[in-house]
Amino acid sequence: MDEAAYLAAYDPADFPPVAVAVDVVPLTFSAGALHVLLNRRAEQPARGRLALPGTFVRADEDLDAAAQRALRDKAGLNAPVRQFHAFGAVDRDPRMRIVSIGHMAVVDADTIAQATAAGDTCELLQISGGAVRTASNRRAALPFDHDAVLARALSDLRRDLDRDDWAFGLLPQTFSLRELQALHEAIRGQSLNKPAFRKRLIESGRLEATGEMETGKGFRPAELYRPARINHAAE
Amino acid sequence: MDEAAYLAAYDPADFPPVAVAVDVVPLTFSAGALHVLLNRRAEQPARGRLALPGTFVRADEDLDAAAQRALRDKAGLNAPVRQFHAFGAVDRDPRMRIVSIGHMAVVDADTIAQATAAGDTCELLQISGGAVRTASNRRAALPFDHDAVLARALSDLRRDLDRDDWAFGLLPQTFSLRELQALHEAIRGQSLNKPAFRKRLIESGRLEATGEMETGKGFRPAELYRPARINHAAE
DNA sequence: TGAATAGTGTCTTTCAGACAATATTCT
DNA sequence: AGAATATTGTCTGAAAGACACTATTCA
Repeated sequence: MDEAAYLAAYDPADFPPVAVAVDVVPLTFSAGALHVLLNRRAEQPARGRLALPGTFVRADEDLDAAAQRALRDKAGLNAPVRQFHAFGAVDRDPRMRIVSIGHMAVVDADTIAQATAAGDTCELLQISGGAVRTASNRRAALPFDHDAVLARALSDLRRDLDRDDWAFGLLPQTFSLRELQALHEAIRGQSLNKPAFRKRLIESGRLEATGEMETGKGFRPAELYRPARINHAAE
Repeated sequence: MDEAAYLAAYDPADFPPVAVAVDVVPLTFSAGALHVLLNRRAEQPARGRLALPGTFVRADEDLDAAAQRALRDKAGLNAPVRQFHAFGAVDRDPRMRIVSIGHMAVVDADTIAQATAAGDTCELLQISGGAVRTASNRRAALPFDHDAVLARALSDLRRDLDRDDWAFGLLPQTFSLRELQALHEAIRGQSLNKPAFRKRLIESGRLEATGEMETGKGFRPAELYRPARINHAAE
């Protein structure tokens, strides 16, 4: 049997009973801390609990597209997404075997504030010490394996912090070096040296000065920067 | 409907028609270069061509277990595996929609030589310049999206080279610093400074001197090292 | 003027690269 | 002895941390 004949006779019903989903970790940075946007589940299982937005992957849809659709449908948000890990433990979902491809989404605080204001099914929770905190700073547990998914997202975000420009998405389009340093400190969980941080980031070529200044603060305004347009990966 | 009732009524036949597979990139290091073990496909599609070993994931099997089973069944090899990326483009397989979770496997050269000698369905091909080379050093193209899978495996291997001990698996249980340096140079694609490399690796605490010496070479024997048993991640 | 932060200069420490000198084994 | 590589020492330059000093804005 040649390949064409084989494919004509191939029956997709023979595929194994494993479903594919995506879960999205929508992150943002505000008030000096990372935050994650959680969705209150409308359906069983875990109905009424806060969880990461997710959805099943459609047959004609790429993984990233499914993640963006989940984000749009459950949080009314359009944001760039990036896959970081696949979660496939046999018992991770009570319904059936579901392999979920974990995606991160990065959003600036203003955009995410609009999304949370628009509907009441989403809540923005602070992340502290690698775990989600409620308003009273109590550790909140997520359903399914979503605590592990979030932890892995944060770990991979930290790993790639100095390797690419992905984390810039957590800030507004322009930002001061103080804000950028606060972001790096929140992600890495340690304070950084100011002159060294400034020199390193500016000389990395990943930033571009806008010439504009901060405004409205009660002290000397800082210059605003944006991610450099040029891709330095080609060097 | 409460959660228990919902789960009782849940019909797994409703899951979307997307299949889950694993593809394995079995890597080793010999003769100063990385090599990948490829499997000559016994079935359609791409029958007779060399491809990465892979298999569908069973409903009661974790992702890593599926990758190890593929390696065992198609290459007669037991080796540690590590997931690195999920590949899910809609048209990546001509049969149907298949999302494949890419896994790396690391094997030392002696073990992999036994596996290739045992059967004739596998071939060990050299990797050079990020692509597979035949014996005559010509660039060989792999079926499906396996060229992209391999490229991503190499890229992630390089990224994690100084972050964890995973790449030690590409060497025998004990090895000289010269062999380790050659491995790092092959993975990074650039030559390294010898004294700096030695100092950095020894002082990293990731290595343990065995006190044993190399033998059988026509020159001064080097001390043999092994990966340190202690996990330094807890510091 | 004072508070608060921006931005910079300098000193020190750490670490990698360059280069070379000495040590050890086998033929 | 000679070949080949192991191992170590020293010098140099680059980068980061510590600390402090000057600059700028608003109240």
